[in-house]
Amino acid sequence: MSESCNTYHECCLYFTANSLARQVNEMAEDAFKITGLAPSYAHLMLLLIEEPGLSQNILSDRMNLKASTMTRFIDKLMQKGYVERVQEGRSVYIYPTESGKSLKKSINQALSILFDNYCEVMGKDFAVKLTADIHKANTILKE
Amino acid sequence: MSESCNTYHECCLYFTANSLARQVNEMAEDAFKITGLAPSYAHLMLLLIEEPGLSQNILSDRMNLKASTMTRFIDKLMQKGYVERVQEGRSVYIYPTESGKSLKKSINQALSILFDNYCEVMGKDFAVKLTADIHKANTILKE
DNA sequence: ATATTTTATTTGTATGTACAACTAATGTCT
DNA sequence: AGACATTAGTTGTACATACAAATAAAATAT
Repeated sequence: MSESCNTYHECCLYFTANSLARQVNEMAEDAFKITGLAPSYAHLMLLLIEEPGLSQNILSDRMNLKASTMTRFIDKLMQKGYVERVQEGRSVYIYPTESGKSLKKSINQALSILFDNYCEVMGKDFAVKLTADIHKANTILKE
Repeated sequence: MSESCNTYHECCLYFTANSLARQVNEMAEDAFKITGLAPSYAHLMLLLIEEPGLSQNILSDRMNLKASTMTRFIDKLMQKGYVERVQEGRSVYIYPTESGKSLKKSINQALSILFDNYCEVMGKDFAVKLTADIHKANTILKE
């Protein structure tokens, strides 16, 4: 443990990362209201619009979610008519529908709003650097 | 959005922070097995051992959890006999029991193991710096 | 070609967490 | 003091996510 911390709560990556996720979730839920989707579903849609035909397996890997969670996410996006499943052998490939693709604009807009919001509070430089570092950590942890 | 990102997925704080939280959760769940508690409960116990008698309200604020979530956390810790509630007026103050206090050692051990684990993968300097930055972001976002 | 193992997905179930509505206590204004 | 507003906590409900077991297809070994 780092010697420069008063309490474990500020120097444990588990505690701090979860806290941050919860706080940013709150902002994100707000910003993504205009899309009609929860932020994680919007994230998934964006992946699919960029690369149609990814398998569920790959999708869960990209988002660091378990396969079972991905099944449920896709179920819900199908219900809303935003994606379709194409089964080939044991794999299932996911494609956005036209109506799914049409979400792109509002999702990007929501991302922009969210970005502006947290930059306003934390300062842009710090926010961008922090995000890049967290991304780096994610990459490393994925082995 | 930062100009240096290929995709939104790596430059959106929401996406990256959630991903990180999920990955670190996995490591934490592992490390905290020796305590018999899920990491978030251990976190709470640690807060209570350090400062017995915090109100539920303050506890949820410290952990960035909603009051209703805190009610449920405390319910569970009471069932296990690790804390007790002392109601005074409309506030409820929480105290660790003897058996609760005795968890301190194994929780600290788990924290140590977890810290070593992620430092080994990410490098200690980077890990410590990242945690400090995330803590800073948390503080700022809490206004 | 059959048996075995591995891989992708699904389903049942459990837990973490939040929101909204509710209760009860306290504080404020007149 | 009585009416209204605020605050702390609880409860019902919903959703995100995970784990474990089940299914089914593909790959491998014999």
